[in-house]
Formats: sequence, C-alpha cells, structure tokens
Amino acid sequence: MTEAAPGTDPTTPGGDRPEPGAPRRRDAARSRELLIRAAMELFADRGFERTTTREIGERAGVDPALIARYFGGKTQLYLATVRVELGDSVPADLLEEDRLRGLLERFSQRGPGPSFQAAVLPGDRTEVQQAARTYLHERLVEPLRDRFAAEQVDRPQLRAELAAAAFAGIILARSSGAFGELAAAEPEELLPLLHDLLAASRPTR
Amino acid sequence: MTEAAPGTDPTTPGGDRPEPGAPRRRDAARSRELLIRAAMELFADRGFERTTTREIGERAGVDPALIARYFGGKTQLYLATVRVELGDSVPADLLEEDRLRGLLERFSQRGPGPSFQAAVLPGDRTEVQQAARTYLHERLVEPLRDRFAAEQVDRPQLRAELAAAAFAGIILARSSGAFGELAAAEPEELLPLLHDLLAASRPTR
DNA sequence: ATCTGAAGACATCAACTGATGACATCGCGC
DNA sequence: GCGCGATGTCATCAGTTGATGTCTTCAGAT
Repeated sequence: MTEAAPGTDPTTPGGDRPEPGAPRRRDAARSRELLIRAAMELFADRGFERTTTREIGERAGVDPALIARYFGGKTQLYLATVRVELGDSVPADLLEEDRLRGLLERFSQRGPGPSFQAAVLPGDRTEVQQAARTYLHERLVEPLRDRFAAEQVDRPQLRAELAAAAFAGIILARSSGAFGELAAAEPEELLPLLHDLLAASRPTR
Repeated sequence: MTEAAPGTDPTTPGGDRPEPGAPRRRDAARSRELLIRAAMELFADRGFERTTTREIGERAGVDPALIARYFGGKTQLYLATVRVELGDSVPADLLEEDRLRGLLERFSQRGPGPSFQAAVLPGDRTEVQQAARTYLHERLVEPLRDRFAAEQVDRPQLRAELAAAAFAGIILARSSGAFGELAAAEPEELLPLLHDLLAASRPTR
C-alpha cells in the first residue's frame, strides 16, 4: 500500500528522488505517481464508477484538476492504473504453488487491482474494461492454457478460463467483506485449499 | 429475457390477471412487476450504479417516477429485486450435481442476479450489499458448510466460503464477456468441469 | 351520468460529477 | 536577479441522476 509501484515510468521510484539532479518540490512526476497510487486503491476499493476524481485528488493530496492535466481524464487515469498493475507482475501459472503463493500474498497486502473487477463485472465494451481484461488474460489465462495444452488436456482454454474466473472470484471475495472467514484467513492457511481447488481445473486422473 | 420471472408475487404471472376480480388495465401491481423485472435485468447487466432509473422505466414501459412511488427509490427497488431473486430459488448444496446443474442452467438463461456482484464486489456496508450477501450465505455457503461439518471436514466454514466465492466468480465471469469460451460453453459441458472444481473444496482423500 | 380516488405522465429541483479555463506561484536557466 | 515556462489552485460549467410535486386521466361505485 505504501510501497511504490515499480514499472510505469522510471521516474519516482520510492518517495522522493525522481532524477539524480532534480529533487524539486514542485514535482509533476511525483504528482502523477501519487495520483496513480491513490487511484489504484480507490478503483480497486469501490470500482470505477463509484470513484470520483475529487476523492482521488483528496487521497493523493493533489488537486483533482491535475488528473485532467496529466492523464487527460478519469478514464485515462484508470488505464494508467491498469498499466501499472500489469507492469509490475509477471504472468503466473496458477497451478504452480510458488506463483500462486506470490499472487495470494500480494493481493492480501494491497487488494486486487481494478482489473479483477472489470473482468468479472458485466459491462459495456469500454476501453476501460478491455484493458483490464487483456491484462487478466495475459497474466492468468494464457499461462494456464499453455500448460494444459502442453499436457494434452482437452479444452485447455475453457479450463484455463474456468480456473482464472474462480481465482478472481476468490480474490475479490476475500477483499469484499462478504465472506468473513475467507477474508480473515492467512495466506498460508488458504494456500493449500486454493491450490487444491484450482488444481481441479485439470482433469482428475 | 422476455420470459416471465416466476415467484415474486402471485400476481401477474404472464400477461394480465392480477386478481380474479380485477382485470383492470391501469394496474399498479403490474407496473411494480414490470419495474422489478426490468430492474433485475439491468442491475444484473450493468451493476447498481450504472443503472439509471430512467433506463429502468424505459425498459419497463413505465414512468420512472413510479419507482419512487412504489418502492421509495432506486435503492429500495434494488432490495426488492434481491428479495425476488432470493424468494424463487432454494438453498443449494453446490456439491450435489443436480443442484449445481439447476443453478447453472438458471444462471445461463437469465444472468446472475445482482446479488452475486454485490457479494463479490468490495464496497461500503450499504443495506444493498448486506441484503445481497445475506442471500448468498443462506443460499450457497450455509448448505455447504453444513455438509462439510457433517463430514467432519476441518474448517468447514472457510471451505464453504471458498467454494461459494469460486462459484460466484465463475458465474459472474460467464456473463461478463471477459472470458470467451467460458461464456460460450453450454451448461452441459461446463457442468462436469465446474463440479470437479468445486468438489476440490473438500479435502482430497 | 357523475363523482371520486387511484394510477400515471410531465416538468422541474437539488445534488453531484467530470472537465475546463483563468489565475497564482514556484523553480530553473540565463 | 530575473524572466519564462512549468506546476498547482480555484472557480465554474455543462451534463446527468435520483427524487419530488402537480396535473391529467381512467376505473369503479353510486
């Protein structure tokens, strides 16, 4: 949450020091970073529609007008958010326990990014949702499908999508507040259960 | 879509005839029914926020002002929607294949109700979400937990929530448009995969 | 036939949202 | 030290939304 999101732009890695020679207080790169971070939290937390630019600005400590200035608008800010989320993680095979643990721990610290919502939520084909869905496919579905295909499993794409959807549902539910024990469970105790569940997307042998 | 929603109120099953003695054309009960039905579709289809009362009225062929008159507002209409969804189905044990088939087919015809979204989506503790979550627990989590408890499985509640979350994710994803093959799959071919997946919420023996 | 109350349609309000443009202020290069 | 562009602030606009109040219209009882 307080951690800097790498990727995106090389500027502004941690707190302050965008460039070796420019510790300027009045820092556009820093404002952009603050906006993206606040937006990522809020979008993940309340969805795209329910998040207002004023809220984002308030949480970021930055004037909302700068959203328009730096990103072009709320939508583009969202896209930048997804791009960051996309940039700082690697495609993961959900059936590999180490990868799964990594994802689980990451989503336990800061909640799932906005992508998961957009993927699972019905909606029009806005570029917003499209970007988020592309992300999900690259990250989760394709690795799984490739694995299934390599294993000569039938319907690899369908199985991969099934597992990814289940995973998204669980991750979202965990941070939604709808399921008490699921939300309270530690990643370590959840991991084996989750792994077994997802592994069942492969035909039982 | 054009199909009548069973349950709800005994009035207005198909076209016109709310009460034996009152085939009045100017029918408040019918207007209510039309509003609920339109709202159910739209809420499930675009979420609560993105659905406007004007849209609901337009689809129902009823003046939007009547939403306020009959339900008190958009929120109460949503609650009525959830109540209907709750009323016309029975608690289902997701591991029982017949129950699962029933749910799957039902959600394949008309999409999932608004409850699934509200349950899986993070958000404030509005009564809207609370009602939806209560629904999900009564319907899906509790039957599963009872089964697990009877089977002496450890952590029955956690396992039940896990399975329910996965199920919700899959159902939502199916109608979201994010996953092509998952959405296109026939219930019959999806059923065995889904069953195996959910069955893995029980410890492998 | 008429009267009355329910049912529906219309106009409109107040609140909110995203976006824009004008203005102030700071920092860097000269 | 100073001017100019970059950065940030403020006020405000236009569009939309949910909600309300009032007026019209119809059905049923008398």
